Amino acid sequence: MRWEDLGREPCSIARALSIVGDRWTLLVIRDCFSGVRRFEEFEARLGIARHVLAERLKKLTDAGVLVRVAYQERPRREEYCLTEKGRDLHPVIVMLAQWGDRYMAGEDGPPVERVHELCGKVLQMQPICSECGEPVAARDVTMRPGPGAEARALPPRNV
Amino acid sequence: MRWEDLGREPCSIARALSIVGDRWTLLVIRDCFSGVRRFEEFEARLGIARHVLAERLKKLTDAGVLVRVAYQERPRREEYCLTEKGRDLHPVIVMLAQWGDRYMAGEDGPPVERVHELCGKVLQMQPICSECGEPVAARDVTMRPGPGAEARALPPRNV
DNA sequence: AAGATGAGTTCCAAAAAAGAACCTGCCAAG
DNA sequence: CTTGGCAGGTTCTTTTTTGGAACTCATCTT
Repeated sequence: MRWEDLGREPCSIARALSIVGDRWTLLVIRDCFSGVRRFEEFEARLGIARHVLAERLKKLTDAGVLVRVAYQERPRREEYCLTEKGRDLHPVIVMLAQWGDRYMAGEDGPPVERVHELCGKVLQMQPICSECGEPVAARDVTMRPGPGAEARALPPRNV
Repeated sequence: MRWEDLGREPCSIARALSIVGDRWTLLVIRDCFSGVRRFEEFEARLGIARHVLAERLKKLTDAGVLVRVAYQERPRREEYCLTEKGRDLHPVIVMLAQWGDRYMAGEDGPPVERVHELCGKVLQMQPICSECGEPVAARDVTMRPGPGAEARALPPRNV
């Protein structure tokens, strides 16, 4: 399969990854959540080749994850800000960070702590079911065709 | 920066992405959560080139995300199963799926529904703070150097 | 007039992916 | 004892994508 076809798969994960699933995009979004907005700063923090960065920012802007906002005229300069669609990736980023904290940190612990300002504690984000309020374990989740399932889509199998 | 250097960055997100952050890996893991275990079935469901699949399965096995488990001797055949480390990626996958459900589904709705068997309802996974029990919004999360921060690491900035 | 700045483009070499063909160890049928 | 099949790879060639560096362009600053 070609990468471009991924967005047409009958799977929300594949469709999501068709936007954020390549080598650099989630790192760009991570930096957005850290307040990075400008081309040069993305470049400096990521160490990414400039034309790859330009292409990723364009793709994210076209996808509605980022918007370009002018911060000066003459010469016109624009910065890249997360939209609501982009901010909704926050749980994905934090879950990934927590996985990295658990499995990829050195002996001293994770290099960065996230603080939940509402309670002032170090954040441990927990996935709970909004219906029953219980923590969600992988073995309790099964899948079935949803309303947008096409006839040609194979029924997904469970774990 | 080279991709291989990513795992040494002082950032859990970068380190996590050094394992799962390329074009195919999260799709392989998605299929693991759907019960796929064998080379040929990954190939059939993903439409991935065989040598790319072989390389990804090896990388995930080396990283401890998958284990090879023999299911027959003579000829020896092995299948790939998620370890605990791999199963702990479940929240990442589901959060990504929900984002895709919200933003990438067609008019009819998402192609797949996940059901929480504990309560029998369609799963809406919600990220809550395990300290205070409140839903976590991006704007309430700030960052600061953690115990494993190295001197050379720049202090991360907040949103 | 001579830099400096921010945000890109362009060019080339090197690395990674797509697609197809080939290999291996074993079993089963003719 | 040869033929075919199967699971699970590996090899080969062509196309895409990166990495890295240099160049452009419109505007400030000195």
